Amino acid sequence: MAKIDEVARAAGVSISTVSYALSGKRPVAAETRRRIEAAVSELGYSPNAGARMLAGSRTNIFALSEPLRADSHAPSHMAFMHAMTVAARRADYDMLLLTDEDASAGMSRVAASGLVDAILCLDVAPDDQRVAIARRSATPTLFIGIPDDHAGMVCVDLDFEQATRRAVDRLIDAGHRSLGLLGGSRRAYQRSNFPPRVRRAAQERAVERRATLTAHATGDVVTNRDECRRLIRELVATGVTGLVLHAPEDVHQVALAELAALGLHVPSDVSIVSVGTSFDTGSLSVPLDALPLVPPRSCDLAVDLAIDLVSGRPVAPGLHLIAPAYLDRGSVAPRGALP
Amino acid sequence: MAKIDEVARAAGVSISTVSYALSGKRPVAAETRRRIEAAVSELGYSPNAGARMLAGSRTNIFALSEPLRADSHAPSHMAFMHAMTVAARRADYDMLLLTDEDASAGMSRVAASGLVDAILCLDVAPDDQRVAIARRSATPTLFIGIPDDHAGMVCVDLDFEQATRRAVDRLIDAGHRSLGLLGGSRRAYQRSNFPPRVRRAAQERAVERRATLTAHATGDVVTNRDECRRLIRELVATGVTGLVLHAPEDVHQVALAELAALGLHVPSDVSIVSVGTSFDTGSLSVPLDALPLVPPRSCDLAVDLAIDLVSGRPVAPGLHLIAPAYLDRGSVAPRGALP
DNA sequence: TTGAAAGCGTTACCAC
DNA sequence: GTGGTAACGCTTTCAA
Repeated sequence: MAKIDEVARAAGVSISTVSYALSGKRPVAAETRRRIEAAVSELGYSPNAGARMLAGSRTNIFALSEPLRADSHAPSHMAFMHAMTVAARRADYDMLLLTDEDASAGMSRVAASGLVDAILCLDVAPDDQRVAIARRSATPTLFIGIPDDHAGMVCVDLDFEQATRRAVDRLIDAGHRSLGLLGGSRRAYQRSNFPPRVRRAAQERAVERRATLTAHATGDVVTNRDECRRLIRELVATGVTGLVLHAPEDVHQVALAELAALGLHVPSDVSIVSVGTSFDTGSLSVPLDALPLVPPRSCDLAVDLAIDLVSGRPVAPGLHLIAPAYLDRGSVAPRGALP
Repeated sequence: MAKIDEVARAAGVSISTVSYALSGKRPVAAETRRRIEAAVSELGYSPNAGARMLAGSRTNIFALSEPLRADSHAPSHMAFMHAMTVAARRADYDMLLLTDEDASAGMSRVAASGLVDAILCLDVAPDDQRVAIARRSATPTLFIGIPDDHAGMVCVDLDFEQATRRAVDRLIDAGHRSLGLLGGSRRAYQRSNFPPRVRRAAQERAVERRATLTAHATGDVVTNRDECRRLIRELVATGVTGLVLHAPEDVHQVALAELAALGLHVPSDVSIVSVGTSFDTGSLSVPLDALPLVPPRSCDLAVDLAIDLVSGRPVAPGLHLIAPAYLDRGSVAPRGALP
């Protein structure tokens, strides 16, 4: 509740010196700074946020646009919201949450009122309506994910295509010629931007390398484990020995359980690579190789870019893709290897 | 980007009249108001948030403190964050997200800088350190959940005790004398405030009504389905015919699957009531009676109370409990009923 | 029913 | 290296 003039008086300096001492935007004598810092902690001074926003050029607040549809995969979305909030705090930014219809409408609102310095969009859909809003807005807006129409937009994402190609290559290099891809729910394919990217990349790479690849979406495993089991049996029956998984944790669990039930061993009977997953594939019943989607990596980059934009530094519009790391956990073996 | 004086000029009035027309804090002639509204939408005027915060007495921002521990149950937490954000928007409030260490430390920060009008605490632990912070802070703070030491604090929650008693009563009234309680993971019992409340209430009620009740925590079902299955078999083997569930969705699924595997029919062999769950127990393989935890109900109440506090209206410190509704889905039958 | 003007608490420019 | 002070854009009191 103490104000800057009280601090100034206590330290025996002017308010502008207090301001500069705290912002570091102007050199202040060591001794002066010491007295000011003493006064600050003595009085428990904390600059008023409203006054700062009004006088300064920044609010130090980002908006996080997260549609949070009722049926979206909570754990991954949570991981991203969390990572983004932590990344923002590291840069001394607070995070304002926009959900629901407000994830779109709220963008214009908080931008127009100057409440936030930039907007970060999660859960990006192929036909995301937020692109249109971002184009109209003067507030820097970043997408974590890639909308179909992203011309002129700044987008941050894992390089899913590269991750997928590396997964396919890894299996083919191990001698597997008949591959299967098990993706997430059908809804995810319509609503998220990356499942189709993974499928397309896998199919193209398989063609390039003259292997065969069968792609399947699973149902929602929560409500239908059997569908997932059936798909596994079907893939195995057609001779698939290399499996690419791009799906939530429960799909991985069911797939591994079904393979075990069929008496098939990983990796000697079936080799598996998990692509773009954001949970720990090392703690599954069989640890799986993975090219993971690591939320903090995307979020740190997004925050860095947002701050560049806010600071007026040039940022290339277009895709800012993160190179995937390959985590080897021994779930790929040469075709026909012994257990 | 238009400012209030431009609106005033365009409408041919003073800036104070524009302010009053928009806030409604003073009557404005219908015709004057019309011209102002026209100018507002013409110019796309939106009041500057910083200026408002500085000049006015409110920021129209709440903080949402959500520790978001890595292993917390994402879907429920998501549901609460979502419901709270929606409730706040209905009252024209934005939500600032505090997670991680910042869920505690950030409270003092945003309070001291006057960034928020009130703080709403989710994911409340029995020994929640945020209570101490709230006591020191002048910013109104509400808890959604009940810390052990909540003297002087405003807490909103489902009346878990009443819900549990009603569940136990329902089973006993149907003739079941040997009851089982299946709770969530052991970690939940240490970290959340309500699992112990449910267990205690169930045990006390069973004693009062001279029935027997065996309580079990399940392991984390994600990593250990078998433990959950074993508990069900154990309960059934000891003659339990009435089951109270207070656990995440996956525990419900595994429990129902195991009962089916044992050839037991719900409700004729085993009757079940689910307590304090926030997913739809009606869409399980067997629809279950429930006394649900409905996030929007808690959140709407919390926001209402927060606004009362911000407005200086008196709010009784202590527990603000929400009476549970009983959803009858036919999962309780008289003991010994035919299928 | 409306207007003028005094704050609100910083930041940052201009002097010294 | 430091101080004075004019913005920043709104809310609200006081006057008319």
